[in-house]
Amino acid sequence: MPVITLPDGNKKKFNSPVTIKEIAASIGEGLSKAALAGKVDGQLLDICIPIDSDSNVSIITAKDSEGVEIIRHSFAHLVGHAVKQLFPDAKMAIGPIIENGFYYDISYKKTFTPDDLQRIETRMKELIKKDYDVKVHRVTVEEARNTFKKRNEQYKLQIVNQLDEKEEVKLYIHEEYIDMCRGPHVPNTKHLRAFKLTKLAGAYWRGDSNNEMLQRIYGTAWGNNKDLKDHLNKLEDAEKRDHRKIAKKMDLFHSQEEAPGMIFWHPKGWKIYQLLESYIREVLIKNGYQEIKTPIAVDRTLWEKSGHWDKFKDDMFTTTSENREYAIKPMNCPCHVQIFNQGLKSYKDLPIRLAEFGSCHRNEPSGSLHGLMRVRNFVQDDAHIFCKESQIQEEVSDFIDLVFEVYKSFGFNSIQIKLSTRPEKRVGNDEIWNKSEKALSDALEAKGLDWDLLPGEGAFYGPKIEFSLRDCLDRVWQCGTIQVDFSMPKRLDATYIDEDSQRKTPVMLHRAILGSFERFIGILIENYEGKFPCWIAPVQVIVMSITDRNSEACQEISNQLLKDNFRVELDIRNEKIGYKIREHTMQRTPYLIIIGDKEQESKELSVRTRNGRDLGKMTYQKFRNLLGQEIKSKGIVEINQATNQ
RNA sequence: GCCCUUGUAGCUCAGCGGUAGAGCACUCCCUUGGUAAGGGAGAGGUCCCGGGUUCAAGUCCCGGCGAGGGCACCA
Repeated sequence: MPVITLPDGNKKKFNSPVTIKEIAASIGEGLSKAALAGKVDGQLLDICIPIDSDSNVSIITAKDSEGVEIIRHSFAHLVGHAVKQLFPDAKMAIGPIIENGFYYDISYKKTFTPDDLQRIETRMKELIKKDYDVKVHRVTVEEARNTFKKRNEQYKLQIVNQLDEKEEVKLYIHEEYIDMCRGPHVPNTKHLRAFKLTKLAGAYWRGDSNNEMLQRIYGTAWGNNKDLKDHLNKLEDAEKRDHRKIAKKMDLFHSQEEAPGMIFWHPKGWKIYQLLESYIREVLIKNGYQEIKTPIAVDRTLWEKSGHWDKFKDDMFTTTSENREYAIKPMNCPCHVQIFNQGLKSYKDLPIRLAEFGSCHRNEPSGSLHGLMRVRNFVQDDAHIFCKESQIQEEVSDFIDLVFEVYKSFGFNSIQIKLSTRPEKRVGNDEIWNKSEKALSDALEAKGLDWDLLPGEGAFYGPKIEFSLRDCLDRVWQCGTIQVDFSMPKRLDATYIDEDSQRKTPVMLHRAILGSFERFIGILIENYEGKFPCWIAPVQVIVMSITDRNSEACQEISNQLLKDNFRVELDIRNEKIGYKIREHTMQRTPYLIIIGDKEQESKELSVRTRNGRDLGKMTYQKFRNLLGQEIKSKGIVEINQATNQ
């Protein structure tokens, strides 16, 4: 005699065990038709499974985010149904949901072609049209094992064999196809409408590169066609933000076969880089850092001492000279310790903050290279803080503030923060780890920040906080970081004289705000879609003539702007003004100045923005002041807004 | 590193066994035009590299290298 409590507080009494489907029907026919699953005391359940005790129940439809997830999961099964019809020998591995969709990993003797993908999608559509019922069988582990044995599904078998023998297994029956899942799933394929298979890829079984590679079919799926369309449009727009494409159009950098993963910076790209560097340099000086510069190639003995040779030899580029072997530095820290080690340090000197825009090389796997985001040669805005244990907390706290200050000036508001703690293989005792992990988490907590814990992901020498940003396709890239290190100072014999006259080993904090200039600029390009705010735009103003008569006046204004320290270019080509406007707008130059006879007459400038706004005429003085303000405010005040008033 | 896709003019791409194409950009000429492409002419290619099949190879096959998407990796 279950009593069912609905989300609105209404209670319904049933005389016998009742299914979600029946509950939905008791509310209304429309809901009954739309019901995908139920949430029973917080647990998602298939609509055909009877409930026999008093419960809180809500009906899940395609309008709920959980409903969309169920739909995505069922689409994965549908891939299985279609694939097994087209390729009966294929072995199904796993088919989970992911953000915006799902995938299915499959083993098959032949590799699927894009044509096959199309065929699978077509077959899926045919199956959907049949509006067939998806049935659930609740079985024992043993029964599930027999089912997949019979069906020769060795991957499913492996999964079954890992289950607790007492567990109940749900088999979902899609006509002749059977899949296994926690569920719930849609009760009928009529709920599966809005989807698209998006790509084929390789993926290791169980995510382990020692295992065989399976073929992964990716798809996106939604509760309705509008959402699907919106998503596909969003992807298309995101592709236009791709930093590699924008950089080519704006002539910022390139890379070529002879130097994979290394960047040839062109004048405009390098200008952005330099502006970013001087901004960070300014920030560092204000915050008590001292800038240094250390060698790029260092004898292997130092890397042996630091532990790099042992652990990261394969990831380092090496070179030889006169019987000596050198490694090109993958990190700056060992070199920074060398500078710390020069001269005797007192506890009164600490903390010492040594910063370097150090060029590092890491021989990253070829498959991981990605535009500016993952390169083999990059420059970190790196620094190492040598301090006493008692100073860790404050240094970490100050650093977090600094990261937020800098990120804010670029308009980043969704920063992912992660705390990675002690890994299996580590140095240092538990007491030290407890202390350093606590220092980091306390600092995060004290600021009331949201952060995720990544257990076991810390560096071997200490835990770390990571600050990550997303690119246009929502891929997450680690940028800033701060890491506590009790080990390297000791390995490299760093010491200071403490109050008690004893030599002690300092703690070393590795930290970077941007991470690498390369990656950060990549993120910036995508974040701004190439429309850099004036303070960091490679060209701030273009001065354009209407006819040849205006060339000289343009030249004069351009010279004046140069003298006033603006980044300006001149366009006095024999082209129509519409042509020039189009070109420089596409080049994303923030301000376009037009000088024709009228302007020469009135001694004014016509100003237009890259966003297509005509700001009208203004005097040189006014433009200069407004632009100066905009630059000074790092884009918070724009001429755009200023002229609105 | 692994799997799939891919590499043709400066850029974006078409051509997919039979004498290398388009648009834009470039050069020259005409045009001096007021807020997102004025007109004409011309120049421009070891079709990524190396093998093979064929009377004949950008085109088909094999091997390198690079790039793109995933997976793995990311001190």
